[in-house]
Amino acid sequence: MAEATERLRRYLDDELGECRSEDVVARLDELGTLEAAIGTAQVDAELDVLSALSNETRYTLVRVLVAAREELCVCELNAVVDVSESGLSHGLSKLVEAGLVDGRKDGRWKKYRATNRAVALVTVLEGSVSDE
Amino acid sequence: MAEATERLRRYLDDELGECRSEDVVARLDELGTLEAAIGTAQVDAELDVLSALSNETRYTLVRVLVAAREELCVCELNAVVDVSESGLSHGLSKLVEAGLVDGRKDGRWKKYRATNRAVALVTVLEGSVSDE
DNA sequence: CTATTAATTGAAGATATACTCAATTCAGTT
DNA sequence: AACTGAATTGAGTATATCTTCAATTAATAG
Repeated sequence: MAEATERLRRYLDDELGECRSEDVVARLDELGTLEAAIGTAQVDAELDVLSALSNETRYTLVRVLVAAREELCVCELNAVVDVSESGLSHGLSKLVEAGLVDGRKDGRWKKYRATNRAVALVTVLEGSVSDE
Repeated sequence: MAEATERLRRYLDDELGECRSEDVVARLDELGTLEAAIGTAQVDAELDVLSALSNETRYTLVRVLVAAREELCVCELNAVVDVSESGLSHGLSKLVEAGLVDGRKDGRWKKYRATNRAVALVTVLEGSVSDE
């Protein structure tokens, strides 16, 4: 830590032309403020969403549900991804936790649909990554 | 696979009131179309972006760089995350690969800034997850 | 009530990911 | 040219994640 602070001091010295201890403290404070402006709970929630999406099986499910624009039965989704029925169920469960899909029981069948959150994220990702 | 197709047949039978082999084939085709509309290369690229973001260290880096609205030196970022200098470098490297940050060498210092892609994704995530 | 089917759950093994340490590269300095 | 400091790279290990199997729950049919 002392090591890293020393380096920051040298950097600020380069940038500002001079650097006193209080300049280092001030910069560390600014960086801390940037970080703190983002609540920990908020970041954790966002990371849950990202973790849920960052898997081929689950991301495919989300993309198909978004493209479908309607609810699909588990038995239909089974044809879409290449995992066991159990794996599919685990995946859907994680997506529900992350608020990316909603599930509804209909008789002996269970149907899932994409949430607005899923639509928003897929749309932005699609748009952002297509213009490589 | 035969097992799953049988289940789909029973489902369609429930939904449509009747179900012939051709109905199952038609439905499988529809599902396949939904999936195919999304190119494999495109999905892979999107998954790279998601994988890069779905890690506390890297997501923190991205959020701080987006919040900063300017480039930051590695020596400054070091104060923001809780990993070794090497870990920080590995993280930044993965973010560059995913097109989420750009790096620039400035004398003996190296500076990183968030890309438009990073700004877009953080903005949507923030907005989507805040209204839990 | 028993049997069957849809779907989920928990446990366990296989794989992938993240982090650290040591060595290296690249610039600037002496 | 040798030295110092900034940052990266590669290897190794510890941890986390994904998927499957087996058992279970929930609903309908006979």
